[in-house]
Amino acid sequence: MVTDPKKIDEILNRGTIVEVLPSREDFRQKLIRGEKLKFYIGFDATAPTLHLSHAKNFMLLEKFRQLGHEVIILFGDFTARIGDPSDRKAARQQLSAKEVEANVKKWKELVEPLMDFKNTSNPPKIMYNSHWLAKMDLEKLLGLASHFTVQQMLERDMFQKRLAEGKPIHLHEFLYPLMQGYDSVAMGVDVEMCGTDQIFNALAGRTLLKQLSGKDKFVVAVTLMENPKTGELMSKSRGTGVFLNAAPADFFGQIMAQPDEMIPILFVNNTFLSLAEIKSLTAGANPRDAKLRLAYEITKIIHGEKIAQASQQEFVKVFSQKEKPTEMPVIAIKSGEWPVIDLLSEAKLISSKSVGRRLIEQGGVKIDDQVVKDWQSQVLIKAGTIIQAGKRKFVKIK
RNA sequence: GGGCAGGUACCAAAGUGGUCAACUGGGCCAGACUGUAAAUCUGGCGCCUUCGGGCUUCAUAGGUUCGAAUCCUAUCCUGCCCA
Repeated sequence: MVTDPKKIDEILNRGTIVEVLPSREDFRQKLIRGEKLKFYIGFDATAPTLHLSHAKNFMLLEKFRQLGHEVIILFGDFTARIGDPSDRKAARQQLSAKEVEANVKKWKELVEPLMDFKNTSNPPKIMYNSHWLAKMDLEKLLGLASHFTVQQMLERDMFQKRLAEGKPIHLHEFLYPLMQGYDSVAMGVDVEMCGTDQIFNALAGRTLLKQLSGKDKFVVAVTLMENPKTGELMSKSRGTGVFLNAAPADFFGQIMAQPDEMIPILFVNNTFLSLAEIKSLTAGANPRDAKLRLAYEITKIIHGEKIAQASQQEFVKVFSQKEKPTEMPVIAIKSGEWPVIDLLSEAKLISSKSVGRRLIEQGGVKIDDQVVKDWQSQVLIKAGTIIQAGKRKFVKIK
């Protein structure tokens, strides 16, 4: 067990952890005393993607693992099917068992670089809440439900909001906190890590754990990394996040596409640089350079140093110097005269001819650096011709 | 079970017989500019087209009308109130 207060405080005060319930200081003392704690964080595999906000949770969990604590990644394969009322104002669509299974599989790959799964003495554990929740019968469920009142459930801020807005609250959504809460009981954990939007659920678990097992647990609430200007979260549905499953070059680019105000937040949560280093990198510097470094650091964690370097060079080349990418997809298309629209369509650069027409009218299509102005025109292509649609899509003719 | 109000494009949300492929904001795409795929500004965002226009879309299914997202009927779904 690592009990160095300096190291512990560094984790606790970095900025990722927003709140510790019931008491931050008690939690800290326990860590310093070197008591081995059982941590867990749950993720509902509602989509086959993960973004940087998820990533930082795994990264934080890894830090506690490195201190010597037991850490569990709980895949909410069962709860994913119900839909957590927290993160949306309306009920989430329910998923099939099959969909969830596919999502979990994909997630395992994505999490791989963030935690040391090869560690032999104290590897992170993976669990699935279907193991206990799928078996739960009505009698047991009623037992759990009896620990809470309707009023307590309604206290939930999200429910209050929906009530005020006249939006539906489905009965099964009341069961969600019970199920998430029961996870704590089933695993007998000491600490639950969760996003600040999950505090209610986590506390429901604390109640259950106390009443059913006579045991207390800490709730470590972590930031959701919202944009300080707009309040926007990294989101799957809105396409505002940086997704781990993107190809390295795109991943790098997605970080560069983040608004400037996200730079310090991403540095703190998604890199291992010290706060002092981050400060010196971001203070007064050209935000572009800071962001470039940020993108490099994060890409390095996910894809390794070499790929990170290559991605950075490529980014500067293509977007700063407006040159063509080193590598682009090569496709086999017959040489000769083509109506541009058909060519774009054949090259799969557009999803419909209407889209292609618009793109050309807006001046977004170039063939060998020549802007195509007329969507009805014919173009001559041969082997080696480069077609560009917008600033990111390039294709070379074989 | 009864009464009332609703269900609109990726999301939110206007529109309540023709001028509606449908206001606006978010998101997304393109262009300009730049310090970056940031910010800002401009334009665009159903499909097809011989560029005249055609076709499909406003919960679902029918109907009225020259003409419907808008009116009528039935069905499904939601909220509020009453029981």
